Order: sequence, then C-alpha cells, then structure tokens
Amino acid sequence: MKVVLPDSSELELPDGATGLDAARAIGPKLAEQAVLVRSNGDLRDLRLPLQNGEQIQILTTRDKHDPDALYVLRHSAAHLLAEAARRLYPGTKVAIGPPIENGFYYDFEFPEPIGEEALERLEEEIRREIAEGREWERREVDRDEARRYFEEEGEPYKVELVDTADGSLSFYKQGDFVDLCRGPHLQNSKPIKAVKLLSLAGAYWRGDETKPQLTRVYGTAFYDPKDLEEYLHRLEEAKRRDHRRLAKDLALVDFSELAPGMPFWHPRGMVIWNVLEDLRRRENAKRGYHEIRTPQLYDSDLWRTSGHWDKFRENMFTLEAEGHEYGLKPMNCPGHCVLYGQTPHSYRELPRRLAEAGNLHRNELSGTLHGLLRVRHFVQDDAHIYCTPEQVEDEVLGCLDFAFYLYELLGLDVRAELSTRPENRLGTDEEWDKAEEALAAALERQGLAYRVSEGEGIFYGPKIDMHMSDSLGRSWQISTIQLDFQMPARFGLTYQGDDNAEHTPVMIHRALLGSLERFIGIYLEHTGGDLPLFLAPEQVRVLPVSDPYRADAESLADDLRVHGFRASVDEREETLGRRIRDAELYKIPYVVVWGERESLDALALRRRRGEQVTVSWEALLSELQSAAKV
RNA sequence: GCCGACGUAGCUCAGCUGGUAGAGCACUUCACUCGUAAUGAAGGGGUCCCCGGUUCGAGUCCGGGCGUCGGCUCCA
Repeated sequence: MKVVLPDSSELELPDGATGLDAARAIGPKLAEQAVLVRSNGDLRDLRLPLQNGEQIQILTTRDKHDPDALYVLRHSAAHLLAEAARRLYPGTKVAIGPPIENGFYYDFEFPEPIGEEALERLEEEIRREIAEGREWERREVDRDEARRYFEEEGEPYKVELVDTADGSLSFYKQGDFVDLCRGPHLQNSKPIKAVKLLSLAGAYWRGDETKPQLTRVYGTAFYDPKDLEEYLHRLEEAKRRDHRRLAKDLALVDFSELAPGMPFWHPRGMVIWNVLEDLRRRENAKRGYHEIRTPQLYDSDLWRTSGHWDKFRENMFTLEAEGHEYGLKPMNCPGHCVLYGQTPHSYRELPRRLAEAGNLHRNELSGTLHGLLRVRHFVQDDAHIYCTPEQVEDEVLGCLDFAFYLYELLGLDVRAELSTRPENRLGTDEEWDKAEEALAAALERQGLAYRVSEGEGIFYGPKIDMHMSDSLGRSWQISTIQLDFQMPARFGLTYQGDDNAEHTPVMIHRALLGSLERFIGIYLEHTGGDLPLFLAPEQVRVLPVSDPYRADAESLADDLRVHGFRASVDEREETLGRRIRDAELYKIPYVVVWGERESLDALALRRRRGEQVTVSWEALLSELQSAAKV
C-alpha cells in the first residue's frame, strides 16, 4: 500500500503499516519526534494503521504551536495527572480528563477533599513521572474485559463510561495507570517539557447537577517551557484588560456588597451609557419603532399568564403587599403584551414595533455573577415586534440590518448562532419548521455565516444570537432575535386581518446591544478602555502650561463645549508631566497643551499611545468633528 | 446554589509561632509656575468584611454568615 505525504510524494509501505511505520520509513529522527498523524483533519494515533492511498501528515515535537500537536500533548499530560492523583491519594476514583483549549483537566473523586496545596504536590509528582519516563501503550479491548478491569480497580465512573460508550474500546497504559481512552497519545512523555496545574474546581459528573460533584483539576502543558511562560504572561495581560479593572480605574462603574450584582454607575460611566441610549433612541426612531414605558412590578397573575411563574420564578425577585404577590420584571415582554392588548389592532398597522429600555431584575445564582457581564439588575435595548406570519422574515432581516449597523459603528466582530427547537417546547412541528426557515432565510439574505445550535432554542421559539468573547476568550451573548408564537396567544393578542377575522400576531423579541451593562463591559475589554471618541466620557482635556495660560485654556474648553464636545481643563497646580500622565491614564483621546507657543498660532495636540502631533486649532476642530460622528 | 481560593486605608499589597496595624500610589496642606507619562516636604486617613466562640489578650485560631475571584450548573 502507499500513502501520500504533504509534498505530494508517495510512500510505499507494507499492508497494515502504522503512522509510526511511515515515520520510520522516512527517517529515524522523524520516528523519534513523531507525536501524531493527521489525515484530512482527522487526528490519529501513531500506533494505528494507515489506509491505502490516504494523504497523511506526521506531526512532530517541532510542531510545538500546532493546536492538534498540543492537543495530543495535553491529553497525555492529563493521563499523567490521573496517574499522579491515584498514587498520591490512594482511593481516588478517576472520571474523565480531556484536553481543552489552552490546556486540559481531569475530574476526580478524592477520598478526602483536597485544597489548593495539592496542586503543587500533584505537579511535583507529574514532573517526577516525566523525569522517570513514561511510554504509552495502546490496546483494543472488548467491553466485558474493560468493564471487568474497572470493576476490579474500583472505578465506577469508568464502568459507566464503558457501558455508555459506543464503538470499539481501547486502553492506554502508562506506568501503572490504565485509562479507557480513544487517544491519540504521545509515544512517551519526553516531549512534555512544561506542565502547570492551574486551578481546582467542582464539576458535576457528566455535567448533571443531580449527579455527584467531582473535583476538577485544571492544568496546561507545552512542548517548550518558553511557551508556558508566554501563556502565563498572556493571562496577566488579559487581567489588565479585565473590564472590572478598567471600570474601576477609569471611574466608570463600581459595586457594593450591599447590592451584589447591581452596578453603581459613576458620572463617567453614565456618559457612555447615555451615548448608547441616545444612539438607541435615534436609530429606533429612524427604523419605525415606538418608545413605550411599562411598569416595573406586576401582580403574579401576569407572570402566570406569561408562563414565567412556572418556568422562571426561582430567578425572580418577588414581594408581597396587601396580601398580593408581586414580581419585579425579569423581562419586558409580558408588559408589552399587556400594552399591545390595550388597543385594537388592524393588519394595516402591523408590524408594530415597541421599544423600551426597561430596568430588569433577575435573581441570578450568586456563583454566576461576573462584573458587568452577568448582573442582577440590568437594562436591555429591548423591543418587541408584533407582526403577521408573512412579515416575520423581513422583520428579522430588519433586526439583523440594525444589529450590523451597530457592530460596524463600534468595530465589532460577532459570531452568529441559530438555535433550533428544543426538546421541551410549545407549538406544532409545522410552526417550528416555518419559524426556523424564516430565521435561516433572513440570515442568508443578510449574507451571514452562522453556526446552528440544535435544540438550543427557547421553549416558545427559535432564535438568532450574536456572541462576543471577553479578554480570556469566554463567550458572551450580546444580541438576540427570538421568534415567539406562544406569548401572543397566551395573552389573547389579536389583529383584525383583511378577511375581517381575528388573527394572532407573531412576536419577535430583540435586543441588539443586549444588556447595556454587559455590552459596556465586553466593549471595554474589546477596546482595552481606549474607547472611540464618540463614547469617551471625556473627549478633550486642555492643559495650560502654567498659570498665565489658564484663562485661555478655559475659553478653549468652552469653545469645544459649544461645539458639542466633552472638554475640560486640568487646572491643578501639578507639573505638566504629571497632568499629561493622568490624562493618559484616564485614556482621554485628545490632550491639548496650551502655552506660549500655542498662543502664537499652532496647537500641540497630544493623543494617547504617545502619538504627538502639532496642528492648527481649525484642523483640530474638524478632526474632532469627523471622529465624533456616529 | 455547588467545589476551591480569597477578603487589612480609595487602589495595590505587607503584617512570623496570638501581644493592640504598616508601605507605595491616591487624598489634603505648603513650597515650586512648570513644555509632552510621576517636583519636593509635611499631614490626614482603618468596624483588619460581619456575627459569635476560644484566650489575660484575636487582623492572626475555631464556627456561622456575607461578598469577591476561578470553575461547574444555570442563562427563559
């Protein structure tokens, strides 16, 4: 048989040859350094046979930054961790330990709870294993043998995996540790030049809250110690972009133990908020939305009608007055439905687009709160569109167009996701077919690449979501466009059709920036706090070089304010260098120094990131004007 | 909510085996009147997260609670 190498040359091999055989046929060095065979994107263990005619690439320790090569390395490192855990903490039961982005983890049930100091012990043991040397042996096993083995070893989680796995099973053995594993793995532990265990966490077995909670040990590994250093360095860097840090340092937002998960917006933060609010209002008006305002607190009857009392009560803040139960609204839609139902509607006035940036409260689990990205009190740039079934596709397209107008304005890249019918749902399959088709059609018409998340839709309809990542690469939902066939019916909403009969409208829920809190948080991480001019809380700061120039500086700032800019003067009796530094730390886009030289006729204009330019006053104004345009 | 860690001045942090709390930055005052990222000096500032316990004595040890961080679950 023969295989095709990356340079298109062909390699003759005996039938049944493995990846390792192929490597040996090419050269002993390659065979020694080989870690993995890649064939058409498939990762295959070196010990497995190749197929006649297939194209293969042999990855080696020199592919130290290749994600697939790292994947194998980390997978093997996870096995070393399991071996270490079993040796150091006898009686430990092992669950699963896959490689993940940037590292690996392994889930264990320890006989006694372990603390963070265990990480060092485990790491030390792994290093000892590597120093000693480990070889991985692969062996196909049948189900009975595998089950028997793990039963004897007292590994109930592995037994469960044997029973639920499909396809053929294999064992990987290194040292005295045998794991049920599909592979692929390294030949031996030599390439693992750097391992670090990073953190400890609880994780439910199979991700199921009702099952026992295991202890998850997170770690990472590299082919090169330098890469580990760099990785740890990058984590440090990411911390500097953390919106919680920036929000505090830039005096935008703060928190208090007295209101967990509920931000305090300081004046500078409020400027950003208001600019986004103005943008929202202006664009909504342009696009045929009507602004409304609905109550904050509703009788529980409303939540019973909407279905939230059953499905969402745990997450609602409730209270009681005069024997009535009330719930603080976690979303605007039920209120909007009440408002829609307060007047009769003709098909001629649909679509009816109702917008409200209402204050929402959700009693999120304490452990899930996360700065501005996951809060208990928030405001969405929310709107609900009531329309006929025929209008759905165009309306969704309108929402997408609106959303992408915003992304472009803000310089954002988002990932689109279409979530389809969940198992637990209301409505008929025909309704779902139509709804999913309408969303997909709108996505195609917008020319958007999107991922389909099967079964991730909401019980009342499918949705399109847009996601962005934070500084550590964690994904957060920003926009959502949801179809809803259920709530209008539950509220008995109607419109009169051209057939003179009453029909139930379709409802589209849409929030484009999502929650303003989350949006501002993630946008701070996205920009590292260097906001575009139109969002900067303070756009220009004028620094008089010394006392005699103060009056001039004041009138310059006045002039800028007349032109609509947020400008101030730093009048403190500090050195110029100090005042420049402070302005830079606040990430103020334009810093204007005013002294003798400028008073003659030019301006020294200093921008952040050290860029310093001298321009005329008129040139500065027009530069500001074009940069501030939204 | 669950697992682990953490909580000391506005911020970043030090504070040993229990003996009555400290630094840098920030802030205030004074001097300097300044040319593109920190002028100098002096001063003020603490419920050591909260409640309880052990102890002659608790920031320090123990128990409970709250909050924060990293995960898990959840995210209509």
